[in-house]
Amino acid sequence: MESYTVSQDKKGSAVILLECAMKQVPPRRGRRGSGAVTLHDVAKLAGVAPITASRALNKPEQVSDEVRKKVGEAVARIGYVPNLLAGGLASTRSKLVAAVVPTISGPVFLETVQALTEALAEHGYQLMLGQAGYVGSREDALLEAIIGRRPDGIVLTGIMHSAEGRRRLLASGIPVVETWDLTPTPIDMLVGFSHVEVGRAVAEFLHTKGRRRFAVVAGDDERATRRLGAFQAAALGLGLPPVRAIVVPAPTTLKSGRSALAELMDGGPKIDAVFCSSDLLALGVLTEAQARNIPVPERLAIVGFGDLEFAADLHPALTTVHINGTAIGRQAAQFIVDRAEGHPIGQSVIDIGFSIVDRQST
Amino acid sequence: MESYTVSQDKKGSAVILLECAMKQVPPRRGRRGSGAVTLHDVAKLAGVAPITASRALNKPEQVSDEVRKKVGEAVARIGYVPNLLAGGLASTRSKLVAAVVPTISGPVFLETVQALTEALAEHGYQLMLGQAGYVGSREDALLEAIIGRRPDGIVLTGIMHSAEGRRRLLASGIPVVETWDLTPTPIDMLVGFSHVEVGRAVAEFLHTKGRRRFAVVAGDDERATRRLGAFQAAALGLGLPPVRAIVVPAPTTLKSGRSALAELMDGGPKIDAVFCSSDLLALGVLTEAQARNIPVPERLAIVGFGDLEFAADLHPALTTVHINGTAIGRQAAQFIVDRAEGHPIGQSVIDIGFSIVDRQST
DNA sequence: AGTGAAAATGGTAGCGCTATCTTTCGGAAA
DNA sequence: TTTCCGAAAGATAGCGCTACCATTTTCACT
Repeated sequence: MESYTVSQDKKGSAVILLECAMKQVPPRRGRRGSGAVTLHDVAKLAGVAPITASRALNKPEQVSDEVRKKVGEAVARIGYVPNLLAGGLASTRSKLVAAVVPTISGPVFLETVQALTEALAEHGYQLMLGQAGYVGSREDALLEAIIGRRPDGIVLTGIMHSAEGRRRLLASGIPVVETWDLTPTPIDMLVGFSHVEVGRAVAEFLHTKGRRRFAVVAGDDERATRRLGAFQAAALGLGLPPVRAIVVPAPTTLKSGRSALAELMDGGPKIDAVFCSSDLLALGVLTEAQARNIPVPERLAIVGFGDLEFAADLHPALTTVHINGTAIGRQAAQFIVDRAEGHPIGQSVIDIGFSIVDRQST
Repeated sequence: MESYTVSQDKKGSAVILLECAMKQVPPRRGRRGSGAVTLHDVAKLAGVAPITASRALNKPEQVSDEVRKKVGEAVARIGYVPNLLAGGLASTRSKLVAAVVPTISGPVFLETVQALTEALAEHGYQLMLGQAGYVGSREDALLEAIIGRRPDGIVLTGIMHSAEGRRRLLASGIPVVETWDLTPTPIDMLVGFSHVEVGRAVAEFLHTKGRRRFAVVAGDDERATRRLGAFQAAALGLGLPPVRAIVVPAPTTLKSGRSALAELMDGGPKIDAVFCSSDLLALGVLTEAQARNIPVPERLAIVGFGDLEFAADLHPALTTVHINGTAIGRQAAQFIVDRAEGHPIGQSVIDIGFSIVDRQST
């Protein structure tokens, strides 16, 4: 009796849905369900089994032209949109990828996130964005929210994760791509570059340009600190005087760049070159220099980091470290898609490198 | 043979996970499933029925202290992370919210997206990000991907949607919040401001400041165009000469700001004020002015739009239109959460207003 | 025509969770 | 003591989809 009633319900509701699609009001008396059009409705309308309709949509090469056509028409007719939650649950492939950044407001990673979004979209994946905050406070809750959705991959960008976080990621079995860094012990896959190399290269670059008294303005995040350290060490190695460093809170801003240069000029040893940990900071330094009538590059050379879109068009154009953020994003997407589709991955750690773009500010 | 090998593999991997949890082999002979820890495992360990474990986690006030404690311990012990896909499917509440922006690279909406992410996270919702592109090309595919995930809400930011898109959104029954604009016929809920008012207010503001010969540099997106039109109309209404307009492609950049001012200076009538459709554009205009030794604000007044974080610290500090992007994001989140939780919504259209921040560039 | 393999389709059984209903049980009201 | 009520716990039945296996159809080749 019970099961009879239920099967009646089902039948009834299917009928109602179809009526709705064509003409009449759905009195939906059942309690569960969203009331939306389902694959069953499509199958019924197309006159095939649900599983066949599923195949027609997801593996079109496995069905006949006729079925494909009928199903396509049915879909268009009743406006069917597959429920990806259900599909993900059944197939354990959610077609979702999570990206974690410290904060979306820092423009540095935007290019990467954008490339990631686009590259993933091409393969039918969607990006879910999480902000960890530079302080790593909510990291735990965030990880829970992410892993709970069973994404097909996780892209970590510009964040340092706790040991506990690493463990949870590992335990989840979800493919992970770390980006924007080259760590000695990657969780899984990695595409980045060496911050130590950057620091060193910039020091040598400025030295080659004839500069001798360096300063650094850097955000207090882990990577900037690493660049800073390498820069200082390299300067020392070149026989230069100790490099004065101003550390400002991340995320970096034009404002902190201005006040950093002010601090640098208002006391302490003279300097002739500043390496900034972001282009925004560099713009701040440049602005302050202009406000103080310090000619750039004559009396002060400025090097930024990131090569944001505006860097080339400043006056003077900003010399900066260029990171191909788009390539990072695309490669990260590639890693995850390959892994999800079961393709073999050649190299799981990629050094994308960097370049110093020599413009007018040095 | 093939399938035997596969199921062997799976068995192996499941063994590892559970051994890690306690000790013994779960004979998992089936082929499906992710092999992850499920609510059943928690329930078994805690010695209660699965449904009780579910309640202990989601409606803790409905179970006894004892059960809550046992379940909590079991969760911690085996590292259970709820599968939100399954939960969403069963409850038709996905705890996911989708946000659509033209492109993440335009810094204008970042503040809104950030506020949205944070406000939603506080209520246990996660943000899914989609980029529609300024051209509205992939809008259809994007909508499909979004609706398919049955989010609890959709936030549209800075995009103009096709009639077809509107229809699909409406048909999906998902709560929609449009932002950054005041449209006469909102799809559902809305939090924004009037671009027409902005254009008018800036024209009046510049007029009050004694400026008489205006120009506009604007991106070619719909809203900037609306501000432009209102600005021109208001200038005309004030008895001023026709306003020359340079339209540049969106997303706007410092570079197009520079070349726009160059174009303005290299021919045509003299001007004494420029209204730019973004702060980045304004920075470009300012940069070009400096490169040409045009004193700002003495000979040229510049007004931006957006009040990005750097605007206040430029030299000269930029006069600009401030939009409280954070408030927009928070209000949008509030709308969606209220709707999802079934709370009544008072006002479904909110004008957040704007203000002109009078700084040194005018 | 006969055979087997591949192609096309369908049936069944869940994926992991929660809405709904039912049962159990302690204790306040009668 | 009996009755009743609400709180706590459990049983049942899917949510909408796809993996896996079974069946049917097609067709190249003997």
